[in-house]
Amino acid sequence: METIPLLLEARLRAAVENAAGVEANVTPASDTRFGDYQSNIAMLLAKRDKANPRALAQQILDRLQVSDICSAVEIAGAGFLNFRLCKKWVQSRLEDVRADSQLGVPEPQKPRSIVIDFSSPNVAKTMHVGHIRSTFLGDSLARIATFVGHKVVRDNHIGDWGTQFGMLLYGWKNLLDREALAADALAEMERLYKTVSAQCKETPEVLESARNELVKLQSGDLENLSLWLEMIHLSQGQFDTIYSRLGVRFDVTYGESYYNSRLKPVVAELCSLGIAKESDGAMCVFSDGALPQEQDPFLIKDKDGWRSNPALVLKSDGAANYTTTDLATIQFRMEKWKPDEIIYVTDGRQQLHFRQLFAIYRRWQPKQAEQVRLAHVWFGAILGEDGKPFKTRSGDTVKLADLLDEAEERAYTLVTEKNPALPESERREIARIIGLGAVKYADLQPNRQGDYVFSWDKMLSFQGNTAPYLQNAYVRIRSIFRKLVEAEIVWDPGAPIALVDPAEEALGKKILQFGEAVQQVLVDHRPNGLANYLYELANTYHGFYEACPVIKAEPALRPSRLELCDLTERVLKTGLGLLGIQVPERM
RNA sequence: GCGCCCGUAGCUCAAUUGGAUAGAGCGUUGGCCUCCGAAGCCAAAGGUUAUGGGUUCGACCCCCGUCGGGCGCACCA
Repeated sequence: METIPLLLEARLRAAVENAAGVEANVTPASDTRFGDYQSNIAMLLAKRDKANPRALAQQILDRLQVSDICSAVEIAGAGFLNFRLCKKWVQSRLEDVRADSQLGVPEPQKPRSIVIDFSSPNVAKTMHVGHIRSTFLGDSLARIATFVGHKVVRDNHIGDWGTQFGMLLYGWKNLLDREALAADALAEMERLYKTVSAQCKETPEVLESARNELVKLQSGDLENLSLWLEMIHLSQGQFDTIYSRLGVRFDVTYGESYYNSRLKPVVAELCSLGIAKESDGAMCVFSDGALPQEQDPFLIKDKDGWRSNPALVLKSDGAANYTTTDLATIQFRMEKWKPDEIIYVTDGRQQLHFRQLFAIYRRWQPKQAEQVRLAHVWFGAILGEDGKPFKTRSGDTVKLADLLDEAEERAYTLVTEKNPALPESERREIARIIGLGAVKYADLQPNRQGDYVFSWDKMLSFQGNTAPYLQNAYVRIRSIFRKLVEAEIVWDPGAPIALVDPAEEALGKKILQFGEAVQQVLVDHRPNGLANYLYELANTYHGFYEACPVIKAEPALRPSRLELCDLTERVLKTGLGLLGIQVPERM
């Protein structure tokens, strides 16, 4: 489209700002009794100027120019401005959205470059439930940012370096079961790690040997390097399999080891700049006193007052740690992509680490730091129904592959129950889409901060605010279009949209909110806003479906209703796609 | 001890970031299929938003205190 249409909310906001002369706020109405949108600007101004809010509202109203969009604007309550949309405008706006491949999401004025660091599994370890939140959140944010028009780099910062490799190398050389490795490489490597880890606690000689293996690896020993590479290779195979199942992809997979050559220079620079200092044999970053004590990540309050809470950039054994790696990683990303934003998707336990990391970077590279938004997008834990971390009955961590298997199997049983006539292969495919969708949606629908309880029954009950409910709305629409052919009704796309029934009007207005819902996700990094919007859309559609027959509608009403169905279908499919969730044609 | 996060209906979660009568689903009760898929829709019941204060036209949201839960506090990431 040649002109960039402003979003509805933004247009109303601009009109209000124009009339009020200050920055204003317009939001969807909390209740349809109050109209469609509302602004509380008069009350805010009244507070600032100690004036009468209703009088101010009247002044704003007198200068407000929204007659093209609104049929009525009223002053209500303590001084709200309530907007009621003009039906004609909604209709023509829907026709614009229909012609827009972005479904009303405008191009950004300035596309941004965003690096998203998510998933980040460890080499030689099986992927488990602990990885799903980072993976789904990161993937969804990446999809949405891309859709909105930003340039996105998806970086899988895998854990391919660190002390665990000493133990793994020792185990590989002394305890490796070749057959087991061939059968299930990850399980065997995990067994090696667990065995050696236990032995290290019992036997000092084993601990010493493991340390030696690590030193040899770090100093470039060829044998250890080649074993290490083999472990990465084997792990990458597993990652690829899982990601392919999940429908998640990455642009780059620079592991931690990729930054090895940068670590020493980073530490040296921090030292020469006086940012890092020696303490107890380690190189540490202490507070520089620039921030108020309560906000300083390098200070901690004690019963005796404030004391240091430094971040280590070099351990006393001379090895770097993850703070160092992360600093080097920011440096590399700034050089390579000059991003406007770097998003880290990890669990909430790492909040202090990232506060320190970002603070060090700002001190180290003040100019560059001003050009990039560093965001730690954190999330809570997944709990079992007992309120404790989600585990199997035997107390083991739930493997991601097993979780997906079970989701598909449960979905298959339900699909077969509901629709036994469908061919086996189609039922399998439907079960895959529904099972995976249910897991993803259960993860993305709650507010990411805070824990949530994992429940198969609730997730796959297929009722309420679940993926299958949304998928079902889509399936019902598809069914109408299939029936259309049987009924020998020709759908001629592009008919004028006429909102006659209240259910049609409600659906039309809900469709117009898609753009805002998508954009908001990038403001607070919370895809659950989109999830909740899609639920409302599906719910509104179901209401429309009950109230307004399509195929059996009077011929005069049908074309517009078909347009509404088609638009809803596209928004649902696109919106779910932004959450990484597919839709089936039947279910 | 200190810090971060959480506490909303019996259960699982929302609440447009300070807006109007706090909303859904599950479960409970009662309706709607000779009618496009009932995996749906409509309705009822269920709340002192853990608790006590404060800020203001207005508070689940902001501030202070208390209680309960989770996590984190220099050589793991």
